[in-house]
Amino acid sequence: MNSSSEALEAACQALEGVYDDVDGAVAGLEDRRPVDGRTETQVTVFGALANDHRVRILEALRDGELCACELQVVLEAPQSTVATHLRTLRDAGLIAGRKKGKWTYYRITDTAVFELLDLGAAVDVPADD
Amino acid sequence: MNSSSEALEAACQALEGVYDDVDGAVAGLEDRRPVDGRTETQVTVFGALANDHRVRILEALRDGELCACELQVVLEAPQSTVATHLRTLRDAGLIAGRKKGKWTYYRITDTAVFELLDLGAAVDVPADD
DNA sequence: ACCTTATATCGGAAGAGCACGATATGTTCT
DNA sequence: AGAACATATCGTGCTCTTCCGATATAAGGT
Repeated sequence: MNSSSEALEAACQALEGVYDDVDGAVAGLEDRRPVDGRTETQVTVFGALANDHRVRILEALRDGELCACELQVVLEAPQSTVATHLRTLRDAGLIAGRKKGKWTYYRITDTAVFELLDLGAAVDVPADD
Repeated sequence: MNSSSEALEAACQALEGVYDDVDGAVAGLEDRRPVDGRTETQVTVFGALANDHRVRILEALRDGELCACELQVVLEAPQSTVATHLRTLRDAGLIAGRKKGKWTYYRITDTAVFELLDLGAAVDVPADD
């Protein structure tokens, strides 16, 4: 954000047509900004969820843990691809790995993940036309 | 997915160490694949949520509708940038626009959006170390 | 110790997403 | 009609993501 003050200037000017008290209005709008850290967490989590392969991994883990090679079968994707996605999901805190011999079993860390998946699936996305 | 059959082959081979009945196991794993369309919706929705500016727009709209120029003030971003993000959110079905004179007022379409934001913020993202 | 197997990381090419100035569209006021 | 203004779209440069073969790491079996 390099030209922020410039952009803010222009936007504040636009507000004159909407409000009587521009200064007070800007203060009110500033209160709509989220507390620091919250947005970063949200972007990390939603970013981890914003991929075909990764959503399918999570959906597959709904019914219980699976090892990486089983997820390979579910996704029909190369081993390195699956491993990379598992890393992304783990970094976001959505799954955890349990090492058992040669195999690593992955599981969902929190039931909130199921809720996220269901809410995301329930949104009515308009057809593009 | 061009090398899917090849990748599947390799993965199935790996399953021999995990299961007695590999064929049956593969069938069970295939049942873990989501119904068609569901994943696409989820990726669209989570993709729309996976951006700093867009999350902040949604958080700002929590307390009621705002017009584009007000969101410019909240984000401290140029007009074209804000407009582009509003388009993305609208295409994902997360917000709707109401035109009133020169201004377009945006609002959250569904309370599910609040739940998504809250769940996403509540995830415990591990520190990278 | 060596080989096999499961998983993780690396590297680089292709693609997707983003920022934002410039421009277009649509609305109101005179 | 024309000026002023809010918003939308276009075009371009840049960054981030994704894919996946190659390679590294780690565990077991022989």
